[in-house]
Amino acid sequence: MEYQKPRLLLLDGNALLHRAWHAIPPLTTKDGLVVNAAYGFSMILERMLKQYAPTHMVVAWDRREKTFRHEEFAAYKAQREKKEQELYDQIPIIQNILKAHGIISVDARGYEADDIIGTYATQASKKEWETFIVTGDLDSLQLVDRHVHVVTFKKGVSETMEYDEAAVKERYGLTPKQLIDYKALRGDPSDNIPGVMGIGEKTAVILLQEYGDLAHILKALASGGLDQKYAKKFEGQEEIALQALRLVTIVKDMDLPLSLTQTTCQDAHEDEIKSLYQSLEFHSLLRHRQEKNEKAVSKEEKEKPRASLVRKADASTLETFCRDRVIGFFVLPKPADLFGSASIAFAFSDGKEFMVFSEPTEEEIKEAQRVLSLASTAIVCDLKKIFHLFGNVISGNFFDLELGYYLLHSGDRVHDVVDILRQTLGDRVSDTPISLASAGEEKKIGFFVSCFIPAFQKIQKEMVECGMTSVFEHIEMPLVPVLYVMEKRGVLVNTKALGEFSKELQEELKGLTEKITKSAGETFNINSPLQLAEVLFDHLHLPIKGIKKTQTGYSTAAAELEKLWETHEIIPLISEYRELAKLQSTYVEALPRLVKPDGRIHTTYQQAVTATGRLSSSDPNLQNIPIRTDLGKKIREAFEAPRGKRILSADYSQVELRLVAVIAKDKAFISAFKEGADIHTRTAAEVWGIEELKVTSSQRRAAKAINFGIIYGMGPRSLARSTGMTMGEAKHFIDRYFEIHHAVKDYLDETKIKARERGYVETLFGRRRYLPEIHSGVQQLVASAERMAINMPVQGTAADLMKKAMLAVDGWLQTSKWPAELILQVHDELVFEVEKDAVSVVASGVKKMMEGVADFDVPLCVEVEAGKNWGEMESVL
DNA sequence: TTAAGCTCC
DNA sequence: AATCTGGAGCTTAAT
Repeated sequence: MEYQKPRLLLLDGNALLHRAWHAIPPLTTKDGLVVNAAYGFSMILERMLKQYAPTHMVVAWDRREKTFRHEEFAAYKAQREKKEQELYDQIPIIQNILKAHGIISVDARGYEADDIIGTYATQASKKEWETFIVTGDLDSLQLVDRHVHVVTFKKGVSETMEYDEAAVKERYGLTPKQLIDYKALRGDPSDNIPGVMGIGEKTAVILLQEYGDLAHILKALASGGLDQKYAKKFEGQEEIALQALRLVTIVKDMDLPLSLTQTTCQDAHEDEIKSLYQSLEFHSLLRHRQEKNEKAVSKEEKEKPRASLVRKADASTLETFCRDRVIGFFVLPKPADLFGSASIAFAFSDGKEFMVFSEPTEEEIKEAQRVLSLASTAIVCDLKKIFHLFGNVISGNFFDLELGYYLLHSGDRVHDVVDILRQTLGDRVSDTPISLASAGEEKKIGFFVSCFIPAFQKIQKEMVECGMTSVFEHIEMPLVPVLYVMEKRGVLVNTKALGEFSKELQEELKGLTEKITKSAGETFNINSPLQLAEVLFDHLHLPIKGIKKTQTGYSTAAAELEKLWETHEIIPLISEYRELAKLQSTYVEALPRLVKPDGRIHTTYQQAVTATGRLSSSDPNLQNIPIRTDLGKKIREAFEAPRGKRILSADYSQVELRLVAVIAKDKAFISAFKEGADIHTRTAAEVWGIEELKVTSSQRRAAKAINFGIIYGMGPRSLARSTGMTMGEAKHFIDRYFEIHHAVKDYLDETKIKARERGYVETLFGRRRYLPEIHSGVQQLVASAERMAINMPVQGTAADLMKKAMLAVDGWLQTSKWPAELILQVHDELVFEVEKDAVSVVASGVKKMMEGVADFDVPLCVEVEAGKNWGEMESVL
C-alpha cells in the first residue's frame, strides 16, 4: 500500500462556535431548541473534512472558567447572559456531532485553544505533516510556516481564505513570526494589549521591516541606533512592549493530554450522524450527505478550477469564440502610460478557456474592439476605463461587473476589480493574482479574466432577485459612454484669470495675516485649528460657553466662530482668512495645475461610489466649485466657453422637495407645486395660518429650514437651532407642519418601519440601499440609519432622474445634431457648451427633455441660464 | 494616516 | 450628561 503523507486538521472550537453563532440567524427545531451555532459548526466541519481530507484531526477548546463578576451586573446583563447561555448550551450538541464523526476534542487547564493548536502544529510541522488550522482568530497566523496553513472566514461560514507564508506576507507585509511583534507594538484593545503608545499600523510595519523583530528594535534603541523620532515613543515603554509580546505569543510546548499520533481520524458513524442531523433538523446537511456518496466524483470534476487554453496572438480564431457568446474581457494597463495596454485578455466557454494578447499590436487592438461587439454579452470591469484606454467608445452589449456589484452593495466602499471577484466568488479566486503589475504572465491574467464569467452569473442573478436589472440596463450601463465623453471633452478654464486672482488673494492673505497677528498679539499658524483654539480660548480668553468640543479641544469651525462674532475683532478677520485660504489652496492654485495641453480640465466621474446613486466627481472635484460668495463666484467665472460658444446650465428646481411630495403623496405639497407656488413661502403661510403675501423673510427662512430638514431626517432640536426658535416654538411649529403635511409624517414613519423589516430602502426606480446598522441595536447607529433611510429614496430618486435626463438629452443632441455638448453634471444641474447661435433652441430642447424624463403627480421644472462663463449667467427663455 | 475644516448639491 | 440634518472630495496640520 502506498504511503500517504499525514494531513493534520486543527479546529479552534470556541472561535468557530462564535463565528457560527453570529453568522447564522437564530434557528430552532420544532421543539424550540436553539441550534444555529451547532448548525453553522457542522457546516464548517463538513466543508473542512471534504476540502482537506485529514488523516489526523483535533478540535481544541478553551476551558471555560466560571466567572462570578457578572452577578453584580445581573440586572441589565440578564438579557445578554441568556443569549450566552443559549450559545453554551449548544456545546454538548456539537460534542456529540464531533464524536459521531470520530473526531477528538481536547482542552487543558490553564491553556487556551490557541496554545493546544500551537503545540500540535509545531510538532506536526517538525515531522513535515501538512497542517491546516481552521479558526476565526487571526492571531493564529503567527503559526504559519512551510507546512502549517491557517484557514479563516471572510464572512458567514461559507467563504474561507487560506493563508500560507506568501499570503501572510502579501496581506501584512510581514512574516508570520513578525505578526507577534507587530501586535505587541501596535496593541489590540479588544485583547487588552496596550501596545506602545504612538505606534500604529504603519510605524509598526516600518520598524519590523527594518529590524526584523522587537528584540532587535530594542537592541537598536539601547545602542542609540534607532531613529530619534521612534526612540522617543519607546521611552518607559520597553517593559510594556515585552510584556505584550509574552501575552501575544501562542504557547507551542505545553504538555498535551493526547499525543500527536493519537489524533488519528476514526471512522465516522454514519448512522449516528444521520440520526443526530435528523433530530436537529439539519435537512440540507442530511441531503448533502446522501448525495455526496452518489455523486462525489462527477461533482468534483465539475468544480475543478477552470483551466487553461493559452494562445498568443491567435486573432483568426478569436471571432469564432466571441460571436454570440458570453465572454469576459479585461485590459491590463501599462503602469506608467494611461493610453496603452500591456495585455488584453478574453475568456470564453464559461471561463474554461481564455486567450491573452501580451503587448498587443495596433491590429490586434483593433481586432479586439471589433470582436467585442460580436459577443452576446461582454463582461468587463470598469467599462469607462476601457474606453479611456482605447481612446474611444466601443459598441457592444457590455455588462460591467463593477456597476453590477455597486448596485447590490451601494453602501460598501472600495470596489477594486479583485475585491469584486473575491467578494462575489469567495475562495474560488483566492489564487488570483492580487497585484496585476506585470504583463507577460498570460496564465495568471487568463485565469483572472476567466473569473469574470461566474461572477457575472452570480451578480446578474442577484440583481434579478433584487429587481434592479432595469436600473442597471436602462440607467447605469447606457450612462457609461455618456460619462466617458464628458470626461474626455473636459471644460475650458482660464488659467490666466486664475493666476491674477491668485496674486490678489495672496496680497489679501498677507494683509489679513498681519492684522490677525497684531490682534492676537502673537504669531501663530492660522491654518492650524489647534493653534487657533489656543490663541482664542487660552490667550484671549474668549468665552467657551456653548462652543462645541472636538477630540483635540474646542472647535473653531465657522459655526462656532459665529457665536463669538461680537466678542473680538479677530473673529471676522479669521473668517475672512479662512474663506480666502480655502479658495486659494483648493481652487485657485490647484485647478491650473490640472489643465491638460488642450487647455481643459478633465474630471473623473465616479459611478460606483455613493450610497444613494448620485455620481461623484474627483481629480478634480468639479461638483464643488464655489458659487455662494462673491469671491467664490470669481472662480466659477474662470470656467469659460470657447470663442463663439456659450456656457448653458439647466437645473431642476426643488427636485428633492418635489420628490418628497411625490413619494409621500402629500396633497398639500402636490397642489402647491402644481400651482407653481413658492414652496417655502407657501409652507410658512400654511403653518402660521396667514396669507402668503404677509409671510416675513424670517418666517420663510424657518419654513425653508424645516422643508430641507425633512429631506435630511432632522429632529426638532436641530430645527430649533437652525431657525433660532426656542425648543417649544420649534416643537409647536413642527406639530402644525405635520398637521398639514400628515402624509409626509406617514412617509417618515413608514419608511423607518419598512427599512427595519426589509433591511433596505429603495428609490422609485428600484435602486436599493441596504442599511444593516438599523438592526445593530445601538441607539446612535439605529437613529443614523433611520435618517439615511428617510433621505435615500429622495436623494436617490433625484439621482435616478438626473441620470435618465442625461441619457435623454445626450440622445437628443446626437440625433438632432445641434451644436451643443454636455460637459458637467452637478447633481441637479447639467452644464453644456453651446454654439452661440444655438443657445435658445438648445435651451428649450434641454428643458423639455429634462422635464419630460418622468411623469409624476408633480411637474418637474427646469431653469435654464446661459453666459460666457459659468459664473455670470442670465436666464434663457 | 487622521482630524478638522471647507466647498458643493 | 449631552447628542444626533442626508450625500460627496480636497487641503492642511500634526503625528
